[in-house]
Amino acid sequence: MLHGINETLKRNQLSITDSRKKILELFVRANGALAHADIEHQSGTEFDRVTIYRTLQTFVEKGIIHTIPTADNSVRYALCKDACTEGHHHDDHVHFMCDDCGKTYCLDHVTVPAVALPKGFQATQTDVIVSGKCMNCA
Amino acid sequence: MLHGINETLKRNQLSITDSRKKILELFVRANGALAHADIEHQSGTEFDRVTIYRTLQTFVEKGIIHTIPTADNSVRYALCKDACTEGHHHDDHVHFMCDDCGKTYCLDHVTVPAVALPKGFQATQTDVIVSGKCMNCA
DNA sequence: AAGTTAATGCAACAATGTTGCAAAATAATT
DNA sequence: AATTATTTTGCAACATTGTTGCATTAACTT
Repeated sequence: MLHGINETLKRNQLSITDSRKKILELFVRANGALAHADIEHQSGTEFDRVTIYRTLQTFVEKGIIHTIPTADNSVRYALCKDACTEGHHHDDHVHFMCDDCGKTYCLDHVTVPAVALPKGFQATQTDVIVSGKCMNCA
Repeated sequence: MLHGINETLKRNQLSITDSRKKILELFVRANGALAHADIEHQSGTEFDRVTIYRTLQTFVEKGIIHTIPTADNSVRYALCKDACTEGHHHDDHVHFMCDDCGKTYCLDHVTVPAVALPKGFQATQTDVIVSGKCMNCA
């Protein structure tokens, strides 16, 4: 993250508000993924639940964060790389979920392998979720 | 599926009830994945919502069906292959979600490619979800 | 600083999932 | 085949998660 919080918001034509600043900061500080519940707890009673939902939605639309498909179908979000712009996500990296500590990592340097599909199937996106033990829990 | 509905239930030490027979039949007939809502609609008002939840849970525990990690974090289930037994799933196949018709396929013959993880990470399971257009929608 | 636009909080609602318990159905026993 | 024991079901109530409309408040514009 080369830019500061406010710069990121401005760059995406978003007005700078307390909730957006605080929530974006949580993502910058967390070096992993966050669930809605995490944000709700970490920000205390400061913001309304609805505000958090709407902020996350806005960030996803703007390409600031992306949702992570998880094996347990819980919804998690993580910061996008700078390559992501409005409506165009480029999250071609592998996601890792630790079975022990529950943390979710974006393995930015592990590229998604090509998958040979049967005839007639056309891929537009490939998500890879690996679960196991992370570097801290192994 | 070599065995009949009742045989599958017996083999897994489950008592044979109307709801289990009907729900398992839905899976055998559907050549794709089913969400809870699909089952609720297709079985009409025949069974209670809670019964469906519990039946799906039981089937997952017994290794009859498995949940599919989806890009949109909706919960879907599909029949396991015969290799799956209680507590031991072997779903090393790729899942495909069609953006057009919404259908989810288990691509049984497409094996999951190996992923080179960073030092310290140990994989126990790898899920691959490909989305795009299926053979009927391309 | 005043006017305009956008975001927030509140309330109400919808969908999804869980738990306890009595009634009913299934399986086991005699 | 009938009785008992065990499981499963349906109901009610509740918890969690997510959505929508609208008045209030805050942020941006000039």
